[in-house]
Amino acid sequence: MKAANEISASVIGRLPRYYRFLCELQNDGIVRISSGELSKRMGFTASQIRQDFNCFGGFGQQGYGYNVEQLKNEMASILGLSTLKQAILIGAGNMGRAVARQMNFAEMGFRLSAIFDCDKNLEGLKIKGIPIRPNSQIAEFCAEHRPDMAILCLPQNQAPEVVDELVLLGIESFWNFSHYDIHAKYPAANVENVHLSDSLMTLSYKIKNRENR
Amino acid sequence: MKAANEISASVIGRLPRYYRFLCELQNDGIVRISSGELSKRMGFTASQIRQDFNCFGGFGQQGYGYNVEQLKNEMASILGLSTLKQAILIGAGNMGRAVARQMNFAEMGFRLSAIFDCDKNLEGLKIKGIPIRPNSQIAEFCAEHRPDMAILCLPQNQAPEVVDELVLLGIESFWNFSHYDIHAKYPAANVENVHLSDSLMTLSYKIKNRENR
DNA sequence: TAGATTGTTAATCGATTAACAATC
DNA sequence: TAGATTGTTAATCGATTAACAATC
Repeated sequence: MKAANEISASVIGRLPRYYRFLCELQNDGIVRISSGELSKRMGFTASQIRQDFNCFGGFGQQGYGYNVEQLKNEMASILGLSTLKQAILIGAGNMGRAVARQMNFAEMGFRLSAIFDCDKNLEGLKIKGIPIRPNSQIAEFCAEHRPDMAILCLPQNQAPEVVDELVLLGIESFWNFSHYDIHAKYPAANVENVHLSDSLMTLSYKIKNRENR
Repeated sequence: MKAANEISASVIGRLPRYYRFLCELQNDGIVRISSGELSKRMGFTASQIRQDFNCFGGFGQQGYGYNVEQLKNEMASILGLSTLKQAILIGAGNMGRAVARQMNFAEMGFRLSAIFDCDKNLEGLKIKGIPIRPNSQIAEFCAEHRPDMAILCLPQNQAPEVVDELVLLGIESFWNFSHYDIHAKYPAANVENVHLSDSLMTLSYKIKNRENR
């Protein structure tokens, strides 16, 4: 059992995957599982799995393994999935709309409470029942509803100004789909970047350097 | 200078970021840069930057630093961005449409040559000028055009069947937005996963365990 | 009890950082 | 030439894996 601040990013990065697999196991009606069996299914070593779990205290039982439901609940709790977190979305373009429509926010404890876009023509349109508001209403909305985080789906050139405003309004966490580097200006911010073009370039590298067998 | 197959995933994962920053530097009219200056801007150590570049042979000059344009071109070449790669998109739902519309494929050497969806109602609709075809045409299209990779934007339950088909048709590379674990069944496939919900769960963890300063 | 499997310590491996000689 | 900065080797650090005693 380690203190929360000394859990390494490598471990944290594996937690969602554990959670996903445990949900599937539970759906399949599997009640208990050993680290060895989990290893086969997930492609991590059994040793690593046990090490990871033991960062948060032992959830298993010698000679038995882990109870799937209990372990899943522990993961959910560690990830904070049952804490309600209010989110706002900035940018209702292609990606913003896709994210708003596609993600099951509630399942992870998020509530998407507002959508903003600088395009006046979109004002009043609804996505998933949530009306699109003009960016000029961001300040008022945040003052009233105090969202925990912002989802940034806007072009890089618009990002700096909006992020400045959001930080001033007290928002500390960002799910960032733009290429704007929030950490450079706000090193203390909580940022999770989704850089689709980086991912595609990585695939390009893999395609180019494909081992021909 | 290392062989392509011994470049570590950590290094490869940083290449797109180098490329992005170098493009910006070039846009800003900056001609030369030292590893120290790059370090400040990118947040990697100068040592790491030099080590990374030297995996591919030295691109710098002692006492001078690196030429931005040359280095950018080297990165593009390493990433294979100027090799033409043909891509097909499977699934024209929210995420599929957003990806098709939003990504600048050409900029990275990709050409999106077809879009497929199992929903007959979408047949014939066009996204970015590309008509949506029924899944039943996948085989014929692949036989004729031999795409290099498939973008998977379909629900997890539809994925196994489609991936089986695509692999049989000779597709080896996947940009996978679904939760289906391609590597589990096809360990030799080239897979780049985009797991948005994993990313959001990671952010949830960070929000929950935020250090209060 | 005997077998299984964890929790945990120790060993290994790989990645990052530091240092510095080479050299532009 | 002197100063700057690379390329590269060595040192450090952290993450992964292996081993095994504890124990269910």
